[in-house]
Order: sequence, then structure tokens, then C-alpha cells
Amino acid sequence: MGRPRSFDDDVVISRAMEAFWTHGYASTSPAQLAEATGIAKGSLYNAFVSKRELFDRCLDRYHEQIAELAKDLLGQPGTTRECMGAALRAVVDSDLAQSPSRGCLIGNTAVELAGHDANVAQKIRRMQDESINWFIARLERGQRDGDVARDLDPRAHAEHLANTLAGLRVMAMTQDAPMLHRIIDTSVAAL
Amino acid sequence: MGRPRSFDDDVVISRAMEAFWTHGYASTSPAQLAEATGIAKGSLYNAFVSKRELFDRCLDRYHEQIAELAKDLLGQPGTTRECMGAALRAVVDSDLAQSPSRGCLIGNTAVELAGHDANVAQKIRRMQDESINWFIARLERGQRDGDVARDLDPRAHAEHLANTLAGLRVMAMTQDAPMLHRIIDTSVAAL
DNA sequence: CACGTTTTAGACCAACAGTTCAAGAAAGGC
DNA sequence: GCCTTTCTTGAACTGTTGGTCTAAAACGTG
Repeated sequence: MGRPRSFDDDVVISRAMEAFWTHGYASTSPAQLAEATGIAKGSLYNAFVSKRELFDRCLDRYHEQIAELAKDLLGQPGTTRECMGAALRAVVDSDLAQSPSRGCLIGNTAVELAGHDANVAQKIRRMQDESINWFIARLERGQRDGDVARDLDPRAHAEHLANTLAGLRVMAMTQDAPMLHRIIDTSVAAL
Repeated sequence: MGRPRSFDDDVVISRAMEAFWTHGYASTSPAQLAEATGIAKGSLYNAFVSKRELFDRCLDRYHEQIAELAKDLLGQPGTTRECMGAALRAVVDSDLAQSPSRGCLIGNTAVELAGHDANVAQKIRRMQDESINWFIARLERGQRDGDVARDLDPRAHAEHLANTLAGLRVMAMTQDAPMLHRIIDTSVAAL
């Protein structure tokens, strides 16, 4: 019944996410979204209600994406310290390879919108909390494996690592690889 | 000769800075700037050429302001570790007291503009480099005072602290005081 | 194959962006 | 006291924004 949608919601959301990620929420116009997705404005609004609701779905997609990445990176072999260092380096190097650089969509959104929109703030907070949990899990595994000190507080260090990553992705907008790698080394030395 | 300017450039820049800081560059309209500064749009353009040039001067002002704050905070008595911890806590607590929260203008600008504007990127980078130098100076003093290990690399740790601060000011948009304070404690424990 | 429903592309809209301008106002020089 | 200069101001201007609406086209179904 009715005409079927000619596009795949998922690919449209992915493309819109790239646009928001690159330009920020406010600086991405409906016209740009139409261009980026290859779909007319009218259809976009018909399918996603408003720029804001589309953005929400893009944020969710971004989170799914980094969840998968985190699972992969934190599952790599090596000691906990090696694994953490390699994971942070992978993210930073991937940021540096981007042109224009665009940081982390979650951090960017925290900065751009969280101050003025409690809903966004709460959503971002939950996503950050989840990231911290991935780190906690890896640190606890390290304690079981015996390569992380038994008396180390996994939560405190997981929060510290998440914060380091948030900082790195801001610093990667303007600083170069050697500095960022030194920061990673120093952070990871605490484990 | 000619009609004298009816306002003080410095206070106008300060007020404009507050507006940009609170809403971001793109989301601060000339009308808002006129409202925030108490000066008509026309005068604003006459005195500061364009929104962008006004913003540049606001960034400079922000930098001067934090330079002064850093000098004050890093000059406080106590061991290096105590001093660093207290300084980070002071910044974070001040961020948390703000409503709406607005982070760090330099970090926010890195995220919003540095990816698309090489001039801004370079300027931000220089400001960050300078912040790192403040930390280096304090750590070296600690080594002379004997409360920081002689074999600690001041640059590496200064970069790490600057990165921690950048992260904290993003995290302060969404997270609460206990977590942020734990992050500070963990970061400072490495000294 | 006609039906009802849905999608689609683009025209359309009021509001607002960033900027310019014409008209007048306040000072010093002559 | 006029002239020049620089300032102030609100209105005007152009382009774009986020969003709506419509008329046509595209389907699955019975």
C-alpha cells in the first residue's frame, strides 16, 4: 500500500551524519543536507520531520559506529597498556588523516548544543558514560590477566582515559602527531 | 578631529566575547552582538569591520584573560602537585558554576572553526602552545624546588595536563563535579 | 487496472543573516 | 561659525535559512 520509499534511511542518515560532523549542527543547512544525501529537501522533511530530529538520529548512528570501533580496538591482543595506547593512537591518527579535521561528533555536539539543550546534554552524557564503561571493562580484564595492578581503581582510570580521548580529539584539530602521541604515552604510563 | 567614539572598545569586546563564548561563532548574530554590547549594528561594523574580525579580537581578549588567570593559579603556594590540582579544580568548578555551561572559548573555536580556517587553526595552536609553556615553567620550578622528580619530562607532562584540561572543559558540559574531580586526581597523581 | 496511499521535486514563505548606506550628530581646526 | 572629519543610527538590501505545501508520479493491492 502506498509508494515505497526510494532511499535507504540508513544510508541517508550516514551521509547526513558526515555533513553534520564536518560542519556542525548550526552550520549545516537543509540545502546542504539535501545535497549530501542526494535527496530533495521535501523528502528529507517528510521522512525525518525536522533538521533536529534528523540530527538526533545521526548522533545515535555515530554512537553505534564508535561502539563497534571501541569493541574492535579494545579487543586487540597485547597488554592492557599496549592495547589502550594502540587504541588511542588509532583514533588520533584517523582524526589527523581527515581533511578538514572534524574531531568527535559527540564532543563537538557537547560543545555546540549541550549548554542550551538539556535533552542533548543527557544523551551525550549517557554516551560518554558508556564509553567509560568500555574502558572499565578492559581495565578489569587487565586486572584478571595480571597486567594491571590489583589496587588500581578501574573507574577513576577509565574516566581519565575517556577524558584524555576527549581532549585529544580537540587538540587534533590544531596540533600535530608527535605531540598527540606524547600525550598518549604519558596518559597510558599511569596504568 | 571627528566625532569621538562613544564607547570603550575594550568593554565592547568583552561583552561580544561573552556572547560568542555562550553561543558559538555561527550562532551569534549581529543583532545579538548589538544587543549584548548595547551598540547599534552599524557602529559595530564601523568599528570592527566584520563579524569575523570582531571575533578575532574577542579570541585575543579571551587569551589575555586566561593568561592572567593561569599566572595567578600557577603562582599559588603548595607543592607542584597540589598547585596543579587546585588550578584544574578552580577552572572546572568555575565552568560548572556557569549556566548555561559554555566550556573553553579556545577549545570551542578549535572545534567549530579550526577545521575550515587555517588562520584560526594557527592562532589556536599558538595559544595552546603558550598554555603548555605555562605548565612547563611550573613543572621545572617543581624540579628546582625538589617536589617533582628530576627525571620527569616537563614537556610531556605539560602537554598531558593541557590535554587533560581541554578534555575536562568538554566533559564539564555534560558531567558532574565528582567525576571531573576524580579525573583531576588521576591526572595529577602522575606528577 | 483502477484505487488509495505515499513519496517526490520543486515552488513558495516569512524571518533573519551579514553587510551597507544615507542622514544626521559631535568634536577640532581655521 | 562654518568645514571637515569621524562617529552613530535605523533603515534598507541581498541572500539564505528552516520549514511548508502542492501537484504530479509511483507503487501494492484487490
